[in-house]
Amino acid sequence: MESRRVRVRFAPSPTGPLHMGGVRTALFNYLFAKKHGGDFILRIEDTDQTRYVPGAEDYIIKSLKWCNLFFDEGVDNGGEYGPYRQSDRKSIYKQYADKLIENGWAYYAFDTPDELDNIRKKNEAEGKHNWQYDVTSRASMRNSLTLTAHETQELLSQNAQFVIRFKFPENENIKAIDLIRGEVVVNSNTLDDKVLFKSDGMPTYHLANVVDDYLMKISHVIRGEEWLPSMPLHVMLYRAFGWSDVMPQFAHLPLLLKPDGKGKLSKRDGDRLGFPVFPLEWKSPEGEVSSGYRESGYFAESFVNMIALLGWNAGTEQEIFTMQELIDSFSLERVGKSGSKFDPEKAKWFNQQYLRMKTGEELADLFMPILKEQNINVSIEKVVTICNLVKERAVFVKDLWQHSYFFFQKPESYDEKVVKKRWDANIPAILERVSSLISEIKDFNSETIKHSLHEYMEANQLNMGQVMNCLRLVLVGGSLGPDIAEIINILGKEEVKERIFHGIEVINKF
RNA sequence: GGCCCGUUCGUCUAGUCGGUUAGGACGCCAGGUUUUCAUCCUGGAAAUCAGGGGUUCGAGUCCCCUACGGGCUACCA
Repeated sequence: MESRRVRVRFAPSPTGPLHMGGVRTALFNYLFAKKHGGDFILRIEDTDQTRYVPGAEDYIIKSLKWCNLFFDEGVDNGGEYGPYRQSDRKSIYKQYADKLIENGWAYYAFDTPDELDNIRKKNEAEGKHNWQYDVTSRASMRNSLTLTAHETQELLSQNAQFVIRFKFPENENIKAIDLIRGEVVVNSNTLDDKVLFKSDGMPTYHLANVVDDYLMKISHVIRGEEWLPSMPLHVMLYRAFGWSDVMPQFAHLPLLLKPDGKGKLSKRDGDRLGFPVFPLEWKSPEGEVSSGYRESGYFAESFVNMIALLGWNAGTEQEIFTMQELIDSFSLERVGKSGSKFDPEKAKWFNQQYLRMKTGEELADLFMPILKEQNINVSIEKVVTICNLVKERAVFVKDLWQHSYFFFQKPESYDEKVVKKRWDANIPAILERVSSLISEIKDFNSETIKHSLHEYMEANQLNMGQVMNCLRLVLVGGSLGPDIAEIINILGKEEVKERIFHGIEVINKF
């Protein structure tokens, strides 16, 4: 069994954008496949044609690519087990449903949705909230179990609407192994006879999923915990088909929960709480826009790293992982059992760590477009220097601006609090002297500038705190920014001189 | 309601074979460095391991019960 090639699939349904919980499921599948040298497959589960959302499939593919999750086989790159879209596989499912009818594991049911609805309503009115089409109730329904063979054939030949339901055996404890939780036992009497094949000619998820996993030689099914209740059905389907010996192993991942309150994370939570739930921005066909991690300024590596640690950890204190490190250290054994609330603050911290690891060159490339937008013309070399100087202060690339704008534009105002605290009648003369001192420096760099400044202050026994802050004030407009000598070095002699004199002029009028 | 799963600092979690001052991270608070801001460093508060019973010399770790939370309960996935 263990010698079987590892083949896992991510099988989303294109009913809307994929949210971060779905991305995490895809990620864990990918990590597991790569860890074991296996295949990662994308299968689109679009058996419900009424829920099809245009653009969703494309969105899913783009999102996973952004996350650097690449498929070995799938709907967009093919493979020898295709097609990989269930609507394109429509013709193969009916024969499998028929096979189950033949061997007694399934039956035709002719009850209409309306009839079933009425029965449920009637039961509910009597306070019975648990009516289901199951081992007891099926005896009183209209199906091939209660009708004669002749009547059934008659109905079928008249093209009567029907579904095919799974026939659970009576009172059997169905055992199924979940790789994360261990053995789960459910009695068949509590399960309902799930529809396997719908009256519209399409299989339901349950049938399609099992048939496709079998046909595609899937070795492990790694999916969200919301599927745990249907694991017994799936296990029984493998048995009914006679495929138990090649049944995949199951692992149900704990859910991602809302950061506040309760319940699983949903599409609506993001913009309600001010953080993205989607990898990429999504525009619904109706025009509704939901924000994405990418557009919010998150690096793909940071996003992936963060979601990897939601429900899984390496058992070490390492928190920053490259994709390769995730692959190397991943194991289902180390996936937790309980749901995780997502913390937007920690997400920011991850991004900050990744931003810091970028080189000045990488950041400058990302920052340049933002500068262009502001109509700022500056050499890439200079931007590289500036990025290196301020990158520790930013969480997102876009933050670079608020930490460096003064390199690109003269102060438009001066912080009054600083003026009040530091400025006095002696300052203008001192700053003018500083200005000429700076213009006299021969070997102009931050070290010589710093040296020159200190020498002057000490020689004249000036109040460092006061003078330095005033110098900073006229250069950047307030009490902010990196080392003053670095600022002077980047601005250059001329610009420094201009800013000093302009500052003195304006502040003297205060 | 029924079935299933879960429960360690506010949050993510370590603790997987019973013996730990229950560790780390985010966030928070304080001090320090930085003449500024941010960073950084140091320190701190923060979990009676959901509660109660067992088993045991000894339980966060094993068993049972309860509570709470979550998922599922469609001709949706």
